[in-house]
Order: sequence, then C-alpha cells, then structure tokens
Amino acid sequence: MGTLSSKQQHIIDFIRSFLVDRGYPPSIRDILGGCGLSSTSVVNYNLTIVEREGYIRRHHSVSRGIELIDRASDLGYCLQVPIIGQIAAGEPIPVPTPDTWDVTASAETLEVSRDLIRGREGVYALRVKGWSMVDALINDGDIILMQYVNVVENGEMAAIWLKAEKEATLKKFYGEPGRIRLQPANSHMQPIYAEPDNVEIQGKVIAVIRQLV
Amino acid sequence: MGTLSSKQQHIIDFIRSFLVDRGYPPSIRDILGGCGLSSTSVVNYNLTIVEREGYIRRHHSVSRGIELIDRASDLGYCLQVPIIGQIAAGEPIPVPTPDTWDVTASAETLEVSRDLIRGREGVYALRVKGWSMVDALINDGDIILMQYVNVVENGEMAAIWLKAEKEATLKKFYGEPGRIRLQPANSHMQPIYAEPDNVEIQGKVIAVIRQLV
DNA sequence: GTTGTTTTAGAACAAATGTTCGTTCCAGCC
DNA sequence: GGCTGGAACGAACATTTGTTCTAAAACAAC
Repeated sequence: MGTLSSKQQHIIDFIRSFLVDRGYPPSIRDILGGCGLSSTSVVNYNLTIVEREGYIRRHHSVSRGIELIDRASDLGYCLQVPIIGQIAAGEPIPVPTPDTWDVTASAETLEVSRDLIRGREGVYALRVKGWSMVDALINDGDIILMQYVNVVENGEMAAIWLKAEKEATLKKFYGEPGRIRLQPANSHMQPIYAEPDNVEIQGKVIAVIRQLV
Repeated sequence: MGTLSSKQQHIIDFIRSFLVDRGYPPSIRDILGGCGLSSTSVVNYNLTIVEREGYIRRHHSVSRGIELIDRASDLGYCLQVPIIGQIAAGEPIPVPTPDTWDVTASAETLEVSRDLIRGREGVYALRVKGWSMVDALINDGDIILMQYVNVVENGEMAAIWLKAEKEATLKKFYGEPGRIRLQPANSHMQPIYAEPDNVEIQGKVIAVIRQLV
C-alpha cells in the first residue's frame, strides 16, 4: 500500500463514513459533493490512484461499485446481543424475558461477529461477577454469551442453578444414571455430583469473551 | 417485523451475501438473476413488501440504494483480524510481519467487533495450543487478540518469550528493581521472577475469546 | 362459474451514474 | 522562454438502473 495525498485520504474517509451511514457506497457524484471537489473526472482520477495503491477495489461500469479493502472495512456485519444482567455465585441467574430481545431498548448491548452466534436463536449475554467460576476458566468481569435453552447435551457447558444451595455455577453437564455430574472446565479439578431435582438449567454457554486493559 | 414468503426470504439472504461478497448492494437486475426471478417488476414488487415489513430500507431513485436493517446495521461493521499462528508453551511466538496485515491474503481471519479493538493499530490473533496457560485462565483452543508492542505497562498481560527456558507464556508484567515479576492472572497462583535480559515481550493481550460447542 | 386480490410478465421510459476526451492550469526543470 | 508530467476542469456520451404501466396469470373466497 502506497502513500496517498490528503485529498485521496479524505476520499477514503468519506467513502467509509458514507458506507457506515447509508449502507451502500457513494457514487462518484456523491464523493464530488462530499469532499468538495469540482468535477467527476477529478474524483475518477483520484479513485484510480486510490485503487492502484490498494485501498479500494472498483467494479467497473457498476453504479457505486466501490469496495473498501482495508481491514477497517466491512466484510461482515456484527450482531447486537443484549447484556441482560450479571451472573454471580450467590445470585439467581437472570433469564431472558420476551421484551429482553428488543435490542434498541436494552440498556447495554454487546457487539459480536456472526461467527460466534452461528445463526442461533435466543442468544444473550451475562457479565460475570466474582471469582467463583475460575474453575471454569472464567474470570471476574468476563462476558459470557448464552443461548436460552432448558436442556443441554452431555458435555456442554451450562449455567446451572442449584436450588438447595441457592447457588449459580457454570459447569460441563453430564447426565448419569440417577445423578448429574457437573465437571469444571479445568480438568485438574474434581467434579461435583447433584440430584437431578436440584439442578435447573438456565442456558448454555456458547462463548466467553474477556477484554483486558 | 412481519412474516415473509420464502421468495422474499430468499431475496434478503441474497442481498446479504451479495453485500458481504462484493461490498456494495445488488441492483434490481442483480437480484433478478441471483434469485432466478423473471422480471424487474417482480423484484420491485417484493422489495416493496420486504421494506414494508421492516427488513430493508430503500433509498428511492438511488442506484443500489438498498440498506439492510437487521440488528447489525445500527452500529455495525466488524473488523477482520488475521490469525497468524498459534501460541504454545514450547514454541516461539509468531510475530506479525509486514505482509501479515494483508487480510485478504491471510489464511485465516477472525471477525471481531469494533468495541474489542477500540481503534488500536497492529492487532492480530493467535490460537492457543495446549493447557500451559490455564494459570492465565486461558484454555486450549482459545483465541487471543494481541497488539504488537515491544513495551507494556505494569499490570498488562503480555505474551512473553523466556529466552533461556525457550518458553512462551502469558503473564501479567511487572517491572521491579533489577528483576521482572510475571504474575499469573489466576491470583491464587504464585508469581515467577525473571532477569530483564531473559524476557522478550512479543505483544500484549487485549482480549480472549473462547468459543464452546 | 364470478369476483377481487395478489403476483408475474414484458416492455418502455427517465433518471442516475460511470466513462471519455480535449483543454487548461501549474510547478519543476533544462 | 519552452518543455514536461501531474492534476483539474467541464462537457458530452453510453450504460446502468430504478420506475411505471398495462396486461395476463394465479389464487382465494364466495
């Protein structure tokens, strides 16, 4: 990638903000107006250079056929996931309610890429409070992505409410004859066993995100 | 948001994949070909319905003026981060090279939301191999987001190469008089101390992403 | 069957938009 | 001064593309 004149840099910035703002690329005449230039051929001239330097790809004779190609560009949308509360050892686990899914109304949301969700329905997020889940390799302040389900398969990590102990925990779930084995993700640690009546599955964990600094 | 016919759903899917693929929205005639329809007016007819149901926004008399409105388009683009290799206890840590940043050429990329990057430069990703970093609450298979720096501040988590031991590790970094303290993220564990000459900082960790299932 | 609504067809039109080309401007240089 | 190459100008042109309209087909309700 070579170097650009300030005018060309301005054009790139304009294309990017236009794209984010409107969802489609600008036409040459949009750039003309937006960057205060004076002729379509000037825009075209500079676009050719910007393309040669590798910042965009032009699809010729296609209206608005400008594709941004740096890593700050698109190639994929993010999804907004509502953060509906926190999970801590001694507190009940928040469960999504019908109106939870209105992301626009939600107090806090998390942006995640499509990869993480993989088209699943009923995905929400919880903030982890406290150090009670280090045995699941989950730290205070982490955010866990959950899917709202009432049944999980063996080996999946689930958010579990232990009724008798009034305790929330994240463990790998294994249904065994007459009992349920709850295995910490950290394989050096011992499993605990629980009565089937005593466990309430509140959702399954599909990802963990930890942001440092 | 109302319900759509399968044809209309197909149109939405086509618009999305076209957008991801080419970086600009399809024209009516692109949709015509891509969805196997037979007349521009059919496309137009269905687009009107899809817009009424709230899935897209059309900018009239603008070429390719179709804006997707899922929860994504609000704030929405993801950034692409190259996954340049893996980090394991006994292997040297991969370091980004100038051509690493060409995301299009990169073998593997990770999509992350803007939130995680926060405008930082020089961000790349590593896949974690093995269980040597459980003391940093990082598991086999996790992906860590790194920033390429040679100096970190006290308390930041860094990828560190211990020259003498020929070992890679992730620890919180604390410069102390005459020595360096490397503290596991799991606060129950003991720190290790190293000679300043023996540590090589290969980058700092800005996020950890673990995908389950 | 009839009637009314939804959906499709095909063509033609008008506006939006990329492209081209001759000209002009200007700074640097011999 | 005269030459040269990069950059800008402005207009004309050709294509792409959204829009509209009429007619027909398909479908549902009665």
